[in-house]
Amino acid sequence: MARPKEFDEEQALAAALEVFWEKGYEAASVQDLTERMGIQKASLYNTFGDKHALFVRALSAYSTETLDWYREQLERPGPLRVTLATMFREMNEGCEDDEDCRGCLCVNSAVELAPHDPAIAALLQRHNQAQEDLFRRALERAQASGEIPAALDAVATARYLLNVIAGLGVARKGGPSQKRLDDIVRISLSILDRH
Amino acid sequence: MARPKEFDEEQALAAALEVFWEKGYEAASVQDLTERMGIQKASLYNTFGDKHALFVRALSAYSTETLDWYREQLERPGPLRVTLATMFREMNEGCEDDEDCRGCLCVNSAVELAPHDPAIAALLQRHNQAQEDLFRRALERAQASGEIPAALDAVATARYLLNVIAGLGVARKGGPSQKRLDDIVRISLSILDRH
DNA sequence: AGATTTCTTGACCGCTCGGTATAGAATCGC
DNA sequence: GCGATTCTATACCGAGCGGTCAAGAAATCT
Repeated sequence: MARPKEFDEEQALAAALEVFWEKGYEAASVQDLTERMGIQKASLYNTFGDKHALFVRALSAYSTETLDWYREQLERPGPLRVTLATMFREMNEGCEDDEDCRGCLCVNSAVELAPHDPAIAALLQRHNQAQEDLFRRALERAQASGEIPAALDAVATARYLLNVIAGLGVARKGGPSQKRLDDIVRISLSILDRH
Repeated sequence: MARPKEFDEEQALAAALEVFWEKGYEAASVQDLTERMGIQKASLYNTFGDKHALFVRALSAYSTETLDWYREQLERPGPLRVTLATMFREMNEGCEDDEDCRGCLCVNSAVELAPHDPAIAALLQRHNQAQEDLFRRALERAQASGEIPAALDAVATARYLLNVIAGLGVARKGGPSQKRLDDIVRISLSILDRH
């Protein structure tokens, strides 16, 4: 044992996540990162390896957090349609006046990095599969309870919902009107309504 | 008059578009661009101004081309549902084996640049409005012909369809299975089916 | 206390970035 | 042919990039 770190690794990672989320991977310079993390360059490299490794850790943390959030929401009792409407409303909240328009880090990373970065592509694929499973299971529960038609293809519908979310992630980057987002959510969820 | 250019400006612009489409704005270096455009650095700066101006021209050209394509497709006679299914299939074609996974340049640019680049954000907003209008008018025609319920909100549904397309643009970046894309399209279009 | 180990600090590295200046070649009007 | 003009080619620029290194400071161990 010797001299301990003067900074909280988790806290520094969270700060790095913020920077990557706001700027993207390429546009986030090591200087941007160290400033927001409150540490020196050498500490970053000693602790996290390099910029890419830091990004992988940040994206992994983001993936875990958001999956936890989705799980918590989707396993909440009550009609799935209400749950989904609430989730979507919460996701789109405060993005009109917000200056940053960060969107969803997974969407951002898929667009910026997935085609040329196998490690990121694999991470995102695992994330998508996990998210799809969460939605599929929620749909199957809603089918079992009779809320939603049993004829509906749960896997395909889960993928559909993920696609809606990805689209919203893009829409949020452009500072859209709240009405536009509400339109999208209303129509997207109407698929679960009657039949 | 004096010495004429040795290269075709439109052709060079098309080559630049390819590079931006594959790599994104930041990751496309001026060297990448000049190599693919087949011109020298000074020619690029003399002809197009700077990298950003070149990108604006490339993105504008892309916007025009794709809007023309959407218009051509949507004004084709026949049931709108068939037209949309054909469009979506064509969009997703050959993206599984393709190595590049370029997705949609508008989506890519919205994610990478819109929050921090007002010029690009404005350009994309105009593009989105134009695209929304095309879809809305097609929906209204389909409503007039009785193919689609008149009760349906044409504006909201147009926005919904644009959102589906944006989602697919993200999905295509990750080299998804064809089945996943087909699932998304099938469920997304089912909104126009019965009622 | 002293030796050891790890962290912090800040200077430093080579490289590539977007962008420019200069010189020479080519084409025009006359 | 000749001058004017505008192209191409290449060397070059300062700045910022990601990443490293050496030295000093601080904490733990015996």
